[in-house]
Amino acid sequence: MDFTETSSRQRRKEARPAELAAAALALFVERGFAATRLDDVAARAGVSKGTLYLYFDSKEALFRAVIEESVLPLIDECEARVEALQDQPVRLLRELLTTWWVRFGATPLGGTCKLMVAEAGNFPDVAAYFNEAVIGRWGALLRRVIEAGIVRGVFRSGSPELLRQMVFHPLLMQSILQHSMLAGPAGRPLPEPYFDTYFDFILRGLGAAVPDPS
Amino acid sequence: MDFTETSSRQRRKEARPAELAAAALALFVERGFAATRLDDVAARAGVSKGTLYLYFDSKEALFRAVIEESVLPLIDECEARVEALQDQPVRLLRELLTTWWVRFGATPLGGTCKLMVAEAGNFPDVAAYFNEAVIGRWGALLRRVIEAGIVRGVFRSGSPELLRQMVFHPLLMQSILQHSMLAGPAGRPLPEPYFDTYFDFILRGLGAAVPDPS
Amino acid sequence: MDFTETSSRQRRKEARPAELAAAALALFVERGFAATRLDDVAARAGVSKGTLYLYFDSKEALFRAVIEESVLPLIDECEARVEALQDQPVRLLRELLTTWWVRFGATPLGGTCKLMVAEAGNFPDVAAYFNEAVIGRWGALLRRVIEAGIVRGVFRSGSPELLRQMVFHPLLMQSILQHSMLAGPAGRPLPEPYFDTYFDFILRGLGAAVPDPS
Amino acid sequence: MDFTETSSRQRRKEARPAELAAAALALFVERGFAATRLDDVAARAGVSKGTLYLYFDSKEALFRAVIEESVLPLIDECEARVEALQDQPVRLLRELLTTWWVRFGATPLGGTCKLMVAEAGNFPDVAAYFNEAVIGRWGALLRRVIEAGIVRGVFRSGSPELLRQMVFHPLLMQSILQHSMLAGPAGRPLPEPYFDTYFDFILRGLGAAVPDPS
DNA sequence: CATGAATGAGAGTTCATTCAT
DNA sequence: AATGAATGAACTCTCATTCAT
Repeated sequence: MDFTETSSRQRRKEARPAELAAAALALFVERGFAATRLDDVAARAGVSKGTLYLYFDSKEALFRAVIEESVLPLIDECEARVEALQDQPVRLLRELLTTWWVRFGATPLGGTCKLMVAEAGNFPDVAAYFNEAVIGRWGALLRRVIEAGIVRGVFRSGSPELLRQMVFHPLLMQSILQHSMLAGPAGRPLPEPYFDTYFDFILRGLGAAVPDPS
Repeated sequence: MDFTETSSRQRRKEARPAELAAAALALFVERGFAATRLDDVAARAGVSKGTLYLYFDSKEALFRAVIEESVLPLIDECEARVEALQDQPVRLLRELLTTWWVRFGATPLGGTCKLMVAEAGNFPDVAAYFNEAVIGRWGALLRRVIEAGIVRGVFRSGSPELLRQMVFHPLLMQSILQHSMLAGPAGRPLPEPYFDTYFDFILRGLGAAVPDPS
Repeated sequence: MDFTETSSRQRRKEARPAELAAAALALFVERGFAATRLDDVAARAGVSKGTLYLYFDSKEALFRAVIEESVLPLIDECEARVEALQDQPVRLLRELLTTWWVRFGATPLGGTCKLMVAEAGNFPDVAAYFNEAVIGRWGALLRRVIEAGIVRGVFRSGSPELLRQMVFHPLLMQSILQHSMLAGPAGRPLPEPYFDTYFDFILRGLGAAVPDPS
Repeated sequence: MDFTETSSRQRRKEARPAELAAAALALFVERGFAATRLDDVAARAGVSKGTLYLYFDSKEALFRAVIEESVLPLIDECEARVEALQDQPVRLLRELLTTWWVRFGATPLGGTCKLMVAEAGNFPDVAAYFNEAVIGRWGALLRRVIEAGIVRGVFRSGSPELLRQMVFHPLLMQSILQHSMLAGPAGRPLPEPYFDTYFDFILRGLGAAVPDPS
């Protein structure tokens, strides 16, 4: 008998917290923390309300878990790419921003940004954590790329932090809007030429030579 | 005898709705709709809870009033400026965006943007109204300026709607952040050179000739 | 100058309590004591809410006044008739019951019966008063008539109190129903032959010789 | 193993709605709908306030349930008796009215009549339902008996509907009074010879030959 | 582990009552 | 005398949390 095998029940059991957190994320993003009922979270996850308390001590703990789970996955990978491509800032920037959008901003996980914006006032410590772990590391990454570009003379000079905001905030705003005002049943897709215009705009804004689109 | 005289009580009564809405706005922005207790709104406005119901039918009506009151003030004025300065797109753009920030984005009223982003899911009809009355008119204004710039050859060509987002979203994101994660007791001020960098960035992004800062 | 003349204002002032009580009666009967708002009473009487408190100390005082005012008017008159017609029990009974219906049971004042039935549990002392002053005196009157009839051999013998109930309760029930389930906008009128059937029934019930209707 | 066994919890759960409705009925009858607090209903039923909402959506729903539950039990049985005894109208009438009193009018359930009289103005649709389901069917039953008696020549001729009122209203009025003005801690019992006098009275009123009580 | 009936503190709302005008 | 804006206690209803099963 192989004791490393996991029964379907066990697999289920291990996956539970993530399933519950996913259900909670969707509802927290849609309605906000206070307006989300644990009944609905449980229903969406297909369990009873009491089950939630087997995995999370309280509604607030569930909220923290939702935020924390959204944090890790992407950044290590991106940091590796930055190491590898440090001499091609334009390419690197495109790649990072595209990756962020495709793998985070446009996914349910991207909803955490809207959620944290909305709940920062009620959970200052969670917001601080989010700021550090997500915004901070990710922002540092972008700043490094921009700095590298400046050093290499590819981008114009300027405050890397401010330039980072100019570069990133249109995309972040877009993600937030897609999870609030523009939220459709299936998540409205971005208009086709969005990324063309976006990269063209920020590269111009950074003073980079813009490749002729022809 | 002066028949226009108003008793202090009357003066108070006329000012009440605005006072209440201001108190509500502050708390809605800080905590969100559901997490704000009417007790606290009343306390902040210095009245009893029952008084709220003399002026607003329900918590939801108060929310609507808060949003609706934030809508009007600025736009007519801005539209007039657009008429007057149509031949100077760069100056017009700087003026509009500066005005928006100083008179709206950086004020408590600017909190409505964060608030609507957070509550759009719970109040789709209010969000639709806000979209039309605020985002829509203001967005149309910016688009017109950008189009005028393109027509005049001052700005590069492109989708006016997408360019409007590129231009406006950094500032909007900044306003939202100042009302959430960056909210300090007195509203953290923007770092000094923010606007220099911002205008430089977006004008480059629009392909405008950027005046040498030296 | 004639100091006995009363200004229209004064006349109004003296009539006020009765006007207010009439408005209150109508609403108390329609909705019950607890479900009637003083706002509505005031509105129906055409005065402001505060004015009510110039004439009545509290909602409960208003309720008591409403009941008390309905008590007096009729009974003295009826008692006089009983004295005068003591030797004609059948005629007297018809007259009393008809008078009660026309001057009380079918009028707004008759609503007090329904009202007291509904509120007896909440105002035991008022109910006791009503019982004594209205039901009691009126009941005694009817009992005397019935007793007189028995003594004269016109009615069969039996408990005068129980016979009084048999005689009076169909009419009382009718009045109560007209002020509740059967209450129409204009007060549904009794079906035409009601009184024919009614008197025929109770006189038979009392063992009186019923005149041939032909 | 007996799969039909029910845990004590389950048994409780199934009985709950009826327990709650019984508690509510008692208080509604005693105080009226508006003056009854759900706290008190819950306390009387030995549960917490929130529990009420597990079984009834609102106070109004509880009211409706109370009325609806009082409707069914008796009438089917009575209808069967009417079929069986159609040729003995006098005996049938006595039986029906006695049954109504013993099994309904004198029990807590009989309080619904007083309750509906009191609340008809506030719940016209419930009143309409009550009228149809209770008053209507029961009234039709009595009318049929009276008609049968008239056809057989046992009762004098006349409008069955009006005669039904004459016959039934003294008893109904008695029930209502026992649940309001005459309500004692244990429900005052009727005076001993009430039913003798009552049947004697209505049978005479109907023109039936009254058996010599001697 | 999982359930869901039960809880009770807390929020929105109403309305009798007060009092400055 | 009359008003009606303001109050705050009390009510209905909600929902995070608990715990017997």
